[in-house]
Amino acid sequence: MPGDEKTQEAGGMTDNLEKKLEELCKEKGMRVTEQRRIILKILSDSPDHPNAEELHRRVVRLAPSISIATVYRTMNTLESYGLIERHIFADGRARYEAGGSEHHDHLVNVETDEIIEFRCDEIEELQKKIADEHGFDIVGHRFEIYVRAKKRR
Amino acid sequence: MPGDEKTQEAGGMTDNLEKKLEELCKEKGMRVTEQRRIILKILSDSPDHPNAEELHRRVVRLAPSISIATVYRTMNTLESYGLIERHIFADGRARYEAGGSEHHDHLVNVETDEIIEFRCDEIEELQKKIADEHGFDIVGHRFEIYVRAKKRR
DNA sequence: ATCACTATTGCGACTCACTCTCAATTATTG
DNA sequence: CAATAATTGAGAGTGAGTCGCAATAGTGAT
Repeated sequence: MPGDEKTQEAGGMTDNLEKKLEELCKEKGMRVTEQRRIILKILSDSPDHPNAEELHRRVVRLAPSISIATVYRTMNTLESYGLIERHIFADGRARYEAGGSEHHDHLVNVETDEIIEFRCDEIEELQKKIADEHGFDIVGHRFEIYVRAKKRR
Repeated sequence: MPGDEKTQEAGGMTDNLEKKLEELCKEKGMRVTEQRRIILKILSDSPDHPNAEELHRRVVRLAPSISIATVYRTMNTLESYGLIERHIFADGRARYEAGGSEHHDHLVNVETDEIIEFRCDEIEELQKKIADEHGFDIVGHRFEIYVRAKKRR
């Protein structure tokens, strides 16, 4: 089905990110290793926000010799160049998300551990206002709402 | 200066919290130990949000034999009964705050590590709305804005 | 294709914040 | 004051993540 640009299925974002990885590496004199390519691909195919262990579990299915240390290292370098995002929710462990999507915050379902992304421009605005009123510039923020399914009645 | 109820200086909240500690202990069959009293007093006299190590440092000045394990344990039990609050900001370590003050979120000055509390009812409302729209009840939230002093120009 | 160069990897040792175990201590109740 | 059991201090243990190092493998030049 050539020319069918609308498909967003498996591997959707991947090519895009793989290209970015290559650019980044060239630019920074880093190497495009199998490990980096695979780890980034698997992360970008993950619709959830896996932690290092879970990500490693998925990576190993495809390339058994990749160590978890490499997963950690890859997340660190790629995060520092903005290719992926790291979040730390209430359980204290880092979870990762392929970059590229527009900014959003998270609902965390405490019963299922599921993460739901949301975006609220009013809140973004209010933040800016608050920081501004206190004489600050914003360098970042963290916003999570911990929730559970509404009790029907 | 008897009758001068306005003074909010050293020990302001303390008597209040010490009473709560005693009530809590009686109610739960826990003991009102020197350690608990001192740790809670020192925390409630701390205008900042010390982590366990810093809190322990302050505690030890008054009672050198109190161990850091006891600080951790005390924070855990008191938090579980709502007498204090635990926050984990970007550095990943727990920081503590004596309870009793009304709900607020935090600005974190990334340059000085200073914590500034703020409260924004609009944001609280928006949160509820967001959770509601997704079919959830809120069980908690975390909201921090990381900032730095505005660059004057 | 081969080489030289050096970034990256896998491994296991290590760190750091925090928790647990356990014998000794001490608050509480009678 | 004695009996009871919660609490403590000390140090060992835990778990996520980092680090040092020898072996491996991208990369650009030949």
